[in-house]
Amino acid sequence: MALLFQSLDDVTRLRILALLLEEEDLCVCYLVAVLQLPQSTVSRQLGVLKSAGWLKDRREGVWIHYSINRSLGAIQQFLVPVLRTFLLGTETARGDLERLKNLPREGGAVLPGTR
Amino acid sequence: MALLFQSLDDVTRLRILALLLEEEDLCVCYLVAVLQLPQSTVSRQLGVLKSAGWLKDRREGVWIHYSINRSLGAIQQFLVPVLRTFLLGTETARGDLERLKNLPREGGAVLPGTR
DNA sequence: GGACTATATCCGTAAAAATGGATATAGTCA
DNA sequence: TGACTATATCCATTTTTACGGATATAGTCC
Repeated sequence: MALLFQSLDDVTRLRILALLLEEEDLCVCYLVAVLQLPQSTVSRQLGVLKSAGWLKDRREGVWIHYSINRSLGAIQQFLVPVLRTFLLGTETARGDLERLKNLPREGGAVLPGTR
Repeated sequence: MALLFQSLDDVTRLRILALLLEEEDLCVCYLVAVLQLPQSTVSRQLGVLKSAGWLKDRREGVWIHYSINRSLGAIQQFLVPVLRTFLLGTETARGDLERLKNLPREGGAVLPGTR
C-alpha cells in the first residue's frame, strides 16, 4: 500500500494523471510537449504509473498512447475521485490542460517534427 | 498534494496511522513497543505525520500522546475511510494491534521501565 | 538539586529516487 | 535498404529520504 501512495508522491506523475483524467488517451509526444520536460523523464514516469497499475499503453504506429487503466485496483478506484476533485483545481493542472488545448495538431496526432 | 501522498509512502508511517485509526491516543512508548523500532525512528515518523497534518500531540506528564487530528484537511478526510478499509485488513496491522493488546499496562500507561 | 524517564533532535551514513543526456529499439515511409 | 521519428532504457550523477546511535530537552519523583 505504501507503494501505491509512492506512485503518487511525484509532481510529474500527478500532472500526467491529471491530464489523463481529463483527456483519456494521450501519446507520449503530447505529454512531452505539455509537461515541457525531457522525453526520458516523461517516459520514465509513465513507466512508473503503468507498473503501479494506473495506466495502460497501446501502440498505434509509431506512437504509444497512454490512458487510465480501466481495471484499476480497489484502492485506486477509491482514489480516482479524490484525484479528480483535488487535482484538477490546481494551478498546475489548469496550465497543463490549457497548453494541451493549444497544441498544434493534425488529426489526432501532434504534427511530426513539431516537438 | 504530492507532499500529502508522500506522507503515506512509508511503511512505518502507515503502521502508525493504522494503530491510531483503531486506538485513538497512544503515547510514543506504546508505539515504540508495538512497532519494535528504535525510538528515534518512531519519533521522526510521528513528526512527519504531525507536520503533514495527520496527527496532533498532547503532553501528559512525561508522556506525549499522539492521535489522529480531528480537523484534517479536505483530502485527508477523503483518505481516512480508504486507509481504514484497506489498511486494517493488512497482516502487518493485525500483528501490530495484537501486540498492542498484549502490552503490559497500568492504568492507561505502559509500565515504566517495561520498554 | 540529582537521578531517572520519555521524547525530540542531531548527525554521519546508507539507501532510494529522480534527473537528463546518450543510446537502443522499433515502427514508418520512400 | 536507409533515413527518420517516437519511445524506452541505460548510466552516471544528484537529490531526497530513511536510519539509528548519541545527545539534548523536559518532566517527575525523591
